[in-house]
Amino acid sequence: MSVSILDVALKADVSRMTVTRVMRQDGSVNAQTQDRVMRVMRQMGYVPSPAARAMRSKDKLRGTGALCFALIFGADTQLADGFFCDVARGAEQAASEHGLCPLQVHWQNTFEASWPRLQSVFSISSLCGAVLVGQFSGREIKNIQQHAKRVVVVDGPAPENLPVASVESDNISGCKLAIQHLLDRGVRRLLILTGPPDHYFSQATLSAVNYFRSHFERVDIANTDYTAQTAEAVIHKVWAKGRKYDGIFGNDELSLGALRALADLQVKVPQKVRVIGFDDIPHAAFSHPRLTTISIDKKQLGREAVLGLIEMVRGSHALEPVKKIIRAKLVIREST
Amino acid sequence: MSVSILDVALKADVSRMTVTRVMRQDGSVNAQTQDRVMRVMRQMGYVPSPAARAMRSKDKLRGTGALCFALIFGADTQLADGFFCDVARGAEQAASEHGLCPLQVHWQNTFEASWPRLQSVFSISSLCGAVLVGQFSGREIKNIQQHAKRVVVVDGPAPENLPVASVESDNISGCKLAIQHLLDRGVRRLLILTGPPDHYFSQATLSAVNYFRSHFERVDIANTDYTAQTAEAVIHKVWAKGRKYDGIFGNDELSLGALRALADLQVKVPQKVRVIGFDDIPHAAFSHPRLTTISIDKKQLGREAVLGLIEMVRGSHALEPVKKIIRAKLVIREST
DNA sequence: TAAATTCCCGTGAACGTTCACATCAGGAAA
DNA sequence: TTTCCTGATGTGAACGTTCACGGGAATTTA
Repeated sequence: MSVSILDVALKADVSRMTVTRVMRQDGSVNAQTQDRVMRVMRQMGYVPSPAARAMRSKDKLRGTGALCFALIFGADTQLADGFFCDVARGAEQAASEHGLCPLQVHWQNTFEASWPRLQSVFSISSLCGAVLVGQFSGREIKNIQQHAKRVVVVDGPAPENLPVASVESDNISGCKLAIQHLLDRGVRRLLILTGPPDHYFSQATLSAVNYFRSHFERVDIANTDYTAQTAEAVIHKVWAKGRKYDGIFGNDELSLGALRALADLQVKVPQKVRVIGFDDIPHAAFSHPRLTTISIDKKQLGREAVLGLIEMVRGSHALEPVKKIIRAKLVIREST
Repeated sequence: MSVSILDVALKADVSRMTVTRVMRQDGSVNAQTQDRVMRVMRQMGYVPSPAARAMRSKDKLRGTGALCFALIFGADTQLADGFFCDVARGAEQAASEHGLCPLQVHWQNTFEASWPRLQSVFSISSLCGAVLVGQFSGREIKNIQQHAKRVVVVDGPAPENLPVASVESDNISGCKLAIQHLLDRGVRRLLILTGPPDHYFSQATLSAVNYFRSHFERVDIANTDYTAQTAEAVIHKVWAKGRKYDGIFGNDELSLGALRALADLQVKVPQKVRVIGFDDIPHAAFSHPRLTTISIDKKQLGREAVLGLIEMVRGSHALEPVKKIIRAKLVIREST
């Protein structure tokens, strides 16, 4: 059926090992032989069997460079909102520059629902590692780690007792930046739009808020499911109640929903209410008014994660989990 | 190091084959033995080696039920714009309902740049098929088909001489719907925002336009790279030239950019210019004004593709390429 | 009671590689 | 000449499975 290394060897009148060495390109083969073998390989359409290769060479991971890792998205990642798309893009780009190949897998709602699918991916081949995007529990990470030895967490909390590397955006500083900016603009009655209470970004937001709490007349928190729709509804409800705020802070998706609601309510932004987002997703630049926001280099986030993974593969320092921080910066547009 | 099937067999006092059979769950093993082996497997933390498995069992693709296929995104897919995210979601959902597992791979700019990465994925295991999202050339499809026997094309042109199934949105009808709607609203000077000239959606747009051309005073076409940014620039440029239109049609991403530019130019939408999009991406509902658009059920697109693939796997009718069409419908909001 | 059937289970071989080691020619150093 | 090295290639074994058999005990059928 398919042509094996032995077929090539026979036809090229050398041993299997020589063919292997030719593929390895380490210059230990006579140039003339090299050429001949190469020609035969091409002519016969030889394709190395990754399975056999994986089995024998275990962790050496050179060979074809067919080095795959899983890019696993957490249940909290609303891929459609643009943030995680960019993270994925960054990761893919970095991976492809280094000859790695990412396999994307998306978490379903629960661990139980997702695990079988992950198992499938794991069972397909021994991956060289996994990049976890978003929030995962210690248990989840531990389970994943059993199959993909090397694990990097991006944009989510990395349990301290586990040997995982992590890349985080500097959420707390970023939130502080946002709130400070609102403060500078004279905001005193602040509405915070946040995600579910147990979400790590919600918590980052809260701790930033607490830092400034005393400067505000009032600060209210509204939990959402991170959709623009919910944010829109929240604003309508809150305004109907007669609560008036002069500043709103939430991630871009939520802020965009808020902006839309405020337009319906004929509330002038930024004159009456100032709105600031977080993430700097692509659409934030095209809203009306354009959204002031905290910009995170999402591609960098993905890129650094993959780079971290590669480091772990290259060197064998599995014991020294690195933590990288991506800085956040303020982008002033029209909504403040 | 790692525990093999033999270790389990020894400890459970059975043969390797029995362990294999236990994993296969085909009821050919005595219940008592089954339990014992299971217990030992768990206790020893046995994980089957996918490599060895892949090598030996080649194409039988039962075993764990780890049935994977590749979800390949074309170079034309701006994942970040929300359209293809939803397609992916739909595909994933359908896949997971049927015990399949999608591996996402994203095309780089060129075939040459992407091929090695695809090779990696293919080489990792024999996939049961591939879903191609977006526009691929015949050559590309043919190459892919060599590795993933079953191929379904979604939202892109399916070469007629190739045995591929396809799922398309009804682009031409959809575009006609949009243009008819503009016509109904009294538009007579139309600006079309479209993608690259050789893109299949651009072409669908054009053929719809031609159908109605005689009804308009003027119709101009502007090619873009499908980014809101470019659309924004185009509008500014066109308006600066003094060309005035009373209707604009392009996909949502482009329309959103146009909307933003018109706001800058203080052109009232829909009073002065009516804007209609295509796709109904999530953000289209939150723009100001909210974007009237042609809605495509993107999840359905992905779902049908996977369903088609499953059909091809179940039945063996590789010779009867099915073509499904997803209907488009008009969603009237505020921009017209 | 013999023969046939059914239910379980085991054995050896093979899959396509790579690893560790062996071989072997030819030239340099002693 | 002998010894030692170096560069180029070959050999047998092993990796962890699964497949195609084969076989024995228990049960049914003739």
